[in-house]
Amino acid sequence: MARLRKQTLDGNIETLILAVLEQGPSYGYQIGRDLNQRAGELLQLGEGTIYPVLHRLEERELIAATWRKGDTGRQRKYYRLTPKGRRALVENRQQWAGLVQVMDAVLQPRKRPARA
Amino acid sequence: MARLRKQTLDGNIETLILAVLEQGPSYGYQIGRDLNQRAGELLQLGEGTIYPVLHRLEERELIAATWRKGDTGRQRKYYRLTPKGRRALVENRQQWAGLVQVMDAVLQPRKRPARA
DNA sequence: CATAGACACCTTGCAGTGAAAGGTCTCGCC
DNA sequence: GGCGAGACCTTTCACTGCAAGGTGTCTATG
Repeated sequence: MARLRKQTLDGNIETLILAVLEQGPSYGYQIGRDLNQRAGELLQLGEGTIYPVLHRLEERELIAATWRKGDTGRQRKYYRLTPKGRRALVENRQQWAGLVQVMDAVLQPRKRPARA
Repeated sequence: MARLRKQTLDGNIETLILAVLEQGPSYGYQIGRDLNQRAGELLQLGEGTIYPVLHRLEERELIAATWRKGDTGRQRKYYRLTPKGRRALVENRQQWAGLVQVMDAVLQPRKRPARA
């Protein structure tokens, strides 16, 4: 399977990142690693994709950041979900469920049900 | 459930339209009706969304058009899938399957499987 | 006949998004 | 000292969905 195209991904990266942060604070570089690993070959997000998304989420106050020193001694910018972010994640999950429903309904047209 | 947002939909409308045309030729206005009906309240595409997509698909030669008179006597622009369009639909279905896989993997983190 | 409304097509402009490309700094190691 | 990896960042670009606004035709109604 080929890599996922931008248009296929569009709008869902935000949800993916929020979902990662749901499991605990993390920082940009690590979030990228996490996602790319969990997605196997399907997803290979670069940093040029991750960071702008993080900044947008921060600006919208769905996540908040704290500078902290990591294990390696280097400074890291740890992000965590805000209450607003949790609510957004709930909403995004619903949106995703809705999209799945619609796509299923159209992509697998099980012998259209004899229009009354 | 609220209506699907643009960002949630992004990139998938093309696939939806191709899938509709897979079941036989149709025209813009009707395609919109079809999709909106099948999606229930989740999707309410306006014509300003449908037509531009059709034009892009036509330009990329995934669909082809023919003017014809419909039942109502009015002129309609009937679109049909081209061979190239069928191949694109196959690809798009795979892309969709991939996205579902990734989203599932991240959204439902079933007690991450004890990293070897 | 005139008007309304559904059918059916179209275009322009905007905001948001993912991604590539390019750049900086620090730490640990050779 | 220099190099690679970790970790951050920005600018620029193409694309997409959609609202808004516009045209014309057919049928039905008053």
